[in-house]
Formats: sequence, structure tokens, C-alpha cells
Amino acid sequence: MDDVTGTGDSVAQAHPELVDGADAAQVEVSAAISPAKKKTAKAPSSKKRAKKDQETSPADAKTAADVIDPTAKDSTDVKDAEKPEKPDHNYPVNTAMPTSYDFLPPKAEKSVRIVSLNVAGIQAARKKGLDTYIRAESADILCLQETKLQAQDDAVFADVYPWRYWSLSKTKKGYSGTCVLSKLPPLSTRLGIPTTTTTTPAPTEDEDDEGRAVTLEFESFYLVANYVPNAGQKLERLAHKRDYAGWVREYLASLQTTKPVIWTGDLNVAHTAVDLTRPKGNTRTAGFTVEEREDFSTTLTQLDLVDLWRHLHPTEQDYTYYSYRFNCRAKHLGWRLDYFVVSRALLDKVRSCEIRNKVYGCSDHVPLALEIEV
Amino acid sequence: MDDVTGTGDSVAQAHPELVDGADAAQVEVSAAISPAKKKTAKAPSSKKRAKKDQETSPADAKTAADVIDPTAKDSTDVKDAEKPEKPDHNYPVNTAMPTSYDFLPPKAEKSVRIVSLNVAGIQAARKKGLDTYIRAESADILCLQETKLQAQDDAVFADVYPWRYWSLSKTKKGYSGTCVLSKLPPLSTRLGIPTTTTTTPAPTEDEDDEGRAVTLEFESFYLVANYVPNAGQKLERLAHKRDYAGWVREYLASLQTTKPVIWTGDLNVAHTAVDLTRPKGNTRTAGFTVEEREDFSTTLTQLDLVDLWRHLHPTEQDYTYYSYRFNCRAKHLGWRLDYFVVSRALLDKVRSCEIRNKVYGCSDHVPLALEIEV
DNA sequence: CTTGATACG
DNA sequence: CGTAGCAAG
Repeated sequence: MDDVTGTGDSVAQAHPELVDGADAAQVEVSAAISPAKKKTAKAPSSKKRAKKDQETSPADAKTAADVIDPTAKDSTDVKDAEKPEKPDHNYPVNTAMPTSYDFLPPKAEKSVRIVSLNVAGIQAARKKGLDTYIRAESADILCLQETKLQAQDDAVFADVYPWRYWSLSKTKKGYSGTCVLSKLPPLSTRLGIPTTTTTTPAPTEDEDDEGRAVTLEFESFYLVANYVPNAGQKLERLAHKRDYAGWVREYLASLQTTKPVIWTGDLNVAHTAVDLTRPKGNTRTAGFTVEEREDFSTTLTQLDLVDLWRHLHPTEQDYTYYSYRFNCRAKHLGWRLDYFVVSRALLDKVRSCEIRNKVYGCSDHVPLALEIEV
Repeated sequence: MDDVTGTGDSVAQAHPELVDGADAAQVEVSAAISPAKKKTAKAPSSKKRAKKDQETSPADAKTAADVIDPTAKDSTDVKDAEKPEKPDHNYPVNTAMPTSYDFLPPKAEKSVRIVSLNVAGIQAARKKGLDTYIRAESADILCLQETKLQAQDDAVFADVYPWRYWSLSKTKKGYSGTCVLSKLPPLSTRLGIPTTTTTTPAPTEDEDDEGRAVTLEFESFYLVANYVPNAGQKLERLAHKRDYAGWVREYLASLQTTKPVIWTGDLNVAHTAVDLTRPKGNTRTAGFTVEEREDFSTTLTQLDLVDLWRHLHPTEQDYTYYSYRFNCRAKHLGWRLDYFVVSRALLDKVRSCEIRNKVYGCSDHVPLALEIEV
């Protein structure tokens, strides 16, 4: 995410109507771009919905910071933003990594566990306990985004993952970066997203300048681990992001002609209003613009792909990202930006898809785990 | 200081002869540029001296890091550098600020207490306890160097210091910066050092682009608070520093035609071999080059100024700076870079000049306190 | 090692 | 708020 508060506060300040008034445009948009499978993305119960709206209403806001951007200088309300609130939910709000990982479910027989996590800088994440989690999780395949490494660190988990693939930013140092670590040998691999899959002849230029994609081919599926570009605080990269969405769509389509695909990673979009705590006021915030949501919808629809976590948890309000700013984790102000998106053909094989919502503290994201039959 | 280890280790690595062999050149230089008052800068007792040399000898070094630059990658000796050593001295080696300031002496009657401290970034220093010290010290005049502020923060200690003067770097943001806070109203003030005092007519351009000097005129003296440029890791700024030394010399001379001067601050030079723990191997290290030492000597000699702390503590081995690198504080590997240099006419009025050697932890320097009759 | 500015999120 | 790389010390 960019400078998004997770609350839409900065936007709310600029456009109070987005918070104050009935956000008609927003409502329409949500309806217009609801996911392919209506059922999987239906709005939460009216009771819950009402409660959420209440939270977002300035008049009823528990803290002034709920509607005022705390970055505004000399705001006496900034302090209030730090006040502990009694949570109105049962989701974990820890900000340090767990000390024990007993809660991790045992891996089912004959299944492959694939985990995706945006580490927001692997060096820092490791200092804050990433390794302990990784070893406890014992995933078969690990997809990490935003490693922010200049060069691949091939010693990372080499003892458990014999196959390691790093995509690094060629331009900006310490920026972006994706890696996939695997216990299983891939049939083939590729770094980056081809930008011109439609052209003939062959020489396709990969969109891998920024280290955003690693593809591993396995017997029964392609795994595309992806870190989709952020649209930018002022949406200055929205156009590029839309191009990127097109390249990814074409690429996934081409792969899918061969076998099913698993598209995972930080896809940098909250698909519908239920995928972030504060949809109101964030309609022009990177990650929740109509453009980004529509592009995502288009990919799902055209390729008949399934947003797996939402498919399995149609009405749940859980997130994979909590901004470091404004105590968003403690307030459970989150976004669901990380996905396993799979070819419908794979649905039968899926055992589970879970947000590891206790595993916060090494990054501003939490891991997402898929278990699938082999 | 620059990248100086305080040990001369990096230099030693490049020029092992400086450590291994008898450093004849070094010895000659030391003799040649001993301070004006021979007595005040004589070498320590032979016993102590021998012990120090032993420390510096690679064969007898207690830790490999004593002679090997720990920044060299994959050095297995790096860890050894962290081993706690039994100190062979009674100087404080704390790395966090004191919790109590009971040890600060009460201020004498009819005296002015002036304190100089390189804060190495006033924002960070305040977070680490600067304020508590400042209030406990209760100096009449406070001279801070390396504030690293972009703009003056006029709220800083405004409750106790009605007169506040900030010299800021005009070029590089967050670089250098000097300020003087006073309980006493100055007769006149000036920011920067004039660069062309010898020329006529008037328009002297001040050397204040980098926020390195604040002068306050009082009834009985000029106070020049100064942060002298660092010569740079590769001595790339040595030439500029020598120019600067000339400007300061001329400026102090001009002031002294009117009344005595107190020149204080981080003068960024260890004058003689007794002014740093490891003179050997540091003869081409910024802060201890023959050029910097000679320039300093010249200023003292030509203007008949006295290095007050050394004058009052002729044989003491105490320092005002301990590099953050290589655990220099814990190992008491220091440099004396901060001074009160005063016109000889003021000597009679001086009550004390003390290094606040316990006050380490908010900066890599410790404060230096002068008490003088008014 | 540590600070502060910068870019980015 | 937090990460990483930078320049500087």
C-alpha cells in the first residue's frame, strides 16, 4: 500500500462528502464490479454492515482520528488516535510476532501447502521473527513479496528449500522484489511477466524490471507469485498499473491454455467493499479505485478464476494488510490485498485457504496459506 | 568525526607499518607541534605509556579487532570486538545516559557556566535524554554543535534560555548546524565566520553556509561557538578545513583586539598524541593529521590562546568523543575534539573546565563545561 | 554504528 | 509508521 491510512482518513479530509454523505457512486460501483460469483462476494449481513457504517460516521466516530488525518500538523486529535479501543471483533490485533506457533494447523496428507507473504523488507522482517514463523509454517512453497533486496540472498532458508527463485528490481535498489522458495522441484520457471504475449514472433520483453513475478510450473498447475505495482499516493502510477494488469491477464490466459494456474501474492487491490474496513472515503485511494477493482474483476471473469479466500469465506471480514500508520493493526483497520486466485478447475482440490491473522509483527501484511491436493 | 574508528584500525590495515614498526615520523611530528606551553601537553608517565603501546601492538592485542578493521566482510574477528574487556582505567564507559545527575557540581558563586556539546543530531539526542541533562546542568550558556536541523526549533529550551541563536546549513539539509542558548543577554551576536577579514572595504562574506559558528559578545569576552569542518574520510576536505582554520584565526584575532575570546565547540582536531587513545596509526586520519594539528597550534601560538582543559589537566587522558563504531565508548577508545580555547588574559578568571565524561548516551560526544568568573 | 533526508509504501 | 539506501560523521 501507499500512504493509505487504511481508514481513508486523508481522503476523507479532502473529500468529506465521501464520509459524510451516502456514497452513492461507491454503492453503484460496488454493485457493478462485484465478483463473478455473486455469492462469494455478497455484502455482509445488514446488521454488521450498519455497525461498520456507524464506525465510519464522523458523528459517531470513537476517535477524532477516525475522520481526521493524523498527519495534519498540530492536530490535538493525534493523541486520541492512540487511545486503546475496546475491540468490537474477535480478530487478533497483536503488533509483535507470536511467541508460539502451536495454532498453525497440521498439514493434511497428500497436500501441498503454499504460503504467500509480503515481507515489506526481508531483512527487517527476519530481525522481527520471520524465520521462526517460516520454520513453524513449514510450507512446501513459500512466496515472498517486497523482499527489498538488492541482490538475492541465496542462503535464506536454503536448508529447507532446495529450489529458490529471486526476481529483483533491476532499476531501483532495495525496491520491490519477489521470491519463491520451494521444497518441490518445478518443471520450469520464469522471472517477470511477459509484456507482449500477443505479438509474434517470439521475443517477448518481460516486465521484470522491478522484480515483481516468479512463475513455477508444476505437474498440475502453474504458480505465479506476484507483487502487483502500487498505484501511488496520487495515483500517479495507476495507468502503469492498468497496463500491468493487462500483461498479467494475457500471461495467465496463455498459461491456462496449458494447465490450471494459481496466481498469488500481494495483488495490491481490495476487490470489493467487504475487503477493507473503511470502503467509504477510499474510492480514490490506491488499491480501491474503481479502475483497479474493475481490472481485477475483468481478469477473474475473463479467465474464470476464483478469489479463493473469499470463495471459502463469503462473508468474513478479515484482512491481510494493516498500515503501519495510525495504529491500524491495533484498530483492525485493514485491507485484503493478498490472494490466491485459482483456475476454477482447481477448486475441487483445494483443502483450505486461510489468513494467518495472528502472524503480524514482522511486516505490515500477514501470511495467506493455501492447502491443495496433489 | 568521520569514519575514524578511534583505534586507527582501518588505517592500520592499509598501513601496517604505522602500527607494527616504531612510528618515527609520528614521534617527530608530535614533538614538533607540541602545544605552546610544553608542560601542558607532555606525554603521560612512561608506565602508562608502555601499557598503551602494548594495547596497540598487534601481537599483544586482546582482540583481533584491535588491529583489524571490523568492517572487512566475513571477518570472524568481528564478534571478538564485542567481547567485554576488563577496563584498565577508571573512566566511565556507560553507553546510555545517566539516570541521575547528582554528580554535577554545584555552580560557584559569581560564575558563569558555559557548556559545549556536539549533539550529533539534536532530535535523536533529545529522544535519548538530552533534555534531562540540559536541565540538570543548568548552564548559563549552552553551545550545541551538529544540531542537524533544517530549520531552527525555537521552542527548544525556550523556557530557560531567553536568548537563542541558530546557525543552520544553507546548503545541505540536516547537516551541521550550531546553536547557542543563553540566559544572559549578549551585547551583540553574529552567525558564521567572516572569510575575508583582512580585506578592505567592509563587505566580508561570512563562512556560514554550513551553520558552523555563532558568536556572542558579552561585557568581558567574545564567545565563539564553533563546529569546525571534518577533513573527511579520505581527507578530501582537508584543504577546505585549512582555509577555514585561517578564517577562524583571523576572525579570533580581530575579536581579540577588542576583548578576550572564548573559542569553544567541536574543533574537530585532537591536538597532540595524548588527546586520543590511539595516536599511532591515526596520523593520516581526519582530526589527527599533522596539517590539522599544526593549524591548531598556529592559532594558539599566534593569538596566545590556551587550550583550557589541557592547561588544567596536563597529564590526564580523557576524551570528549567516542566513535559509535566498534564499541569505542565501552573500550574507552576516544578523542579529545571539544575545547574551550581562551585568551590568556582570561586564565585568572577560570574556575574550572571539566569533561562531563559520564554524560554519554545521547551523542557520540560528551559535554565540556567551563566555569568562569564574571 | 548512528543521524537525518529521500523514495516508496 | 516503517523499510531501504544514501551521504556524512
